[in-house]
Amino acid sequence: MPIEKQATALNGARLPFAEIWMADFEFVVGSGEKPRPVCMVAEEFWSGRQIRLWEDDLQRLKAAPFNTGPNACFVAYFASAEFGCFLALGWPLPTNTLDLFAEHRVLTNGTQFPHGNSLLGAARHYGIDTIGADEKETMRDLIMAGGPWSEAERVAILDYCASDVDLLRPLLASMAPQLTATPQRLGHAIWRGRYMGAVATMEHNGVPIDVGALDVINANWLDIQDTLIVEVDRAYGVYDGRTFKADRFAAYLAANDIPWPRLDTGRLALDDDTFRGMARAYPQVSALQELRHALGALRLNSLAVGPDGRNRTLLSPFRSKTGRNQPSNSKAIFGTAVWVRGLIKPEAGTALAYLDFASQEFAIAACLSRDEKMWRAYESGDPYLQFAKDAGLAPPDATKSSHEAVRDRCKHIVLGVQYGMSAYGVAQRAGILVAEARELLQLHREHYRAFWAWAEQNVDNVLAGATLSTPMGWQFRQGMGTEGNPRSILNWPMQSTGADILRLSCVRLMEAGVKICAPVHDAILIEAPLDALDEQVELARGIMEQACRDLLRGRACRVDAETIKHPDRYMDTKRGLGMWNTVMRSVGLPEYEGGR
DNA sequence: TCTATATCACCC
DNA sequence: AAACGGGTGATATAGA
Repeated sequence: MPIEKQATALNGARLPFAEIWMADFEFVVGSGEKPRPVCMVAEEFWSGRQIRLWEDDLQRLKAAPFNTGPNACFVAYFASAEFGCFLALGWPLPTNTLDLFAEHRVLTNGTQFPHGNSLLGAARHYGIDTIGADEKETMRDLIMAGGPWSEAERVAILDYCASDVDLLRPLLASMAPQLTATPQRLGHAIWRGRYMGAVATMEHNGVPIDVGALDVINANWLDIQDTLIVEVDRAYGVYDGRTFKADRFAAYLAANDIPWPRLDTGRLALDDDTFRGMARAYPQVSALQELRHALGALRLNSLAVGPDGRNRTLLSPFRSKTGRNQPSNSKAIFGTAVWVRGLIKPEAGTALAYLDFASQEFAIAACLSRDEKMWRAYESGDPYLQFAKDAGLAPPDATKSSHEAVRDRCKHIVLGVQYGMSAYGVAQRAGILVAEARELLQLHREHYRAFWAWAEQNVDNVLAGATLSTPMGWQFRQGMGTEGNPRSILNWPMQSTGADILRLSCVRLMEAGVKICAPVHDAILIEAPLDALDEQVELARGIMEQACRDLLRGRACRVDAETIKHPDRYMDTKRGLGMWNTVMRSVGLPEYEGGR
């Protein structure tokens, strides 16, 4: 197509692709399952050539029936859904992808607008005519019912599928000028598109689960709770079945002359911290505290596990304002309480590796702010202790064990700083006086001056209307008329750049053939045959460190690796072991021992 | 009795 | 005046 005609079709923009294929799938998906493609409509942007295929036609193809090579671009809205269908069909993923959902999120991140982030919402945002949401819902219901569909219904479903593709054309045209504003801008968009492929790959692979143990726990769930409650509540009488009653607890407190802290609303403060504190002064409530704590951690109702024993769930990429994934906490194994991860268990002949970036946000802060002293603290391997030394609170030869108390206070300061914590907040958290917290924060400011100058400049800039951007082009701008939270703004570059690093890592791991199972914000779970584990871990570690170097001016975060070999299970021995064993005891399964 | 809101717990 | 960033979700209580 001649350049001038192309420019007209794209509102003055140019896209450097010979073919642009816009596509949408309809599919059926059950909890924890891979999607089952029902139909696909694809249309080429320049020629208008359209392909409509039904389920059985799709199954017969070994690859997408259109150009997915380097001179073509695939366009979709929330492409991980389309790629989930590609993978279910065994099709290779396209080389280039523009995901208009991801781009819509970038372009509107931080600003409030009324239409939401759905395809229809984005279309309305650009003034494009759409079908009604009701009509869409009716069709979704018809599809999700799973068929069989009459001939007329098939036609209706294909028409509906085509109507979404029809929206992609004007949407692409509306967004194209911004997407192509600079070559770099388009490059970042294509990277986000590649990440949607990695997302689909992780959703496809899933996390292997010990289904036997899960079934036993689920079957005994209510019994476990009842047993725990009945035993303990005998002395209190504050439970009504499985429900803790605040008024009954108030009566108990009155009868026992215990003064209890209240919230501003006048209600009793019932959080775990308050309970712990009060249990120290009034030991008779400590059993109740332990019970409430245990019940709070007992949550694994709706883990999404497919018939093949893999935990699969929508990762919801680019959902948070820092660009992080935001999967459902109840469906995803990494969203549940830590002890539940004991259910993660590699299949026979395989192993898993949990690779995480050590103190990633601290490292990012040091690199982006060019604070050399802060970077040296990171490189020391123990930033908390090094801050103590830098600030003159510990001698140069201090160690983690020789100066545990001061290191612990400094840890709270260092972590709190990244969230914009006040002296009051740090004091609460670290259990020290506000005056001491204030002093420690001041020392942090004095010793990491470059970091503070950078961080405060960011906050000032955003409040003055500027846009923040990560190395890979994720953006944030404070919406007009909305009030910015300075702590949020302060933290944004660190968390968002962490999300960049994760995305870059996932894409390169996928493309290097590493089997990625799940992203966990600053960590990635991978799977490998037992005999290839060590090699795959080193390959992955190298890729993750390189992702840091590429985004952090040549500097790498350390990557810690923990491996789990069949028949062992995953276990967080620090945070999850106690509860895991409590549950195992109450359902009559063996407790955790040496990996099993 | 049903729904909305507040509170709390969990994750990184 | 509040006092920790980004989130999801369950549950108890208040309110219609």
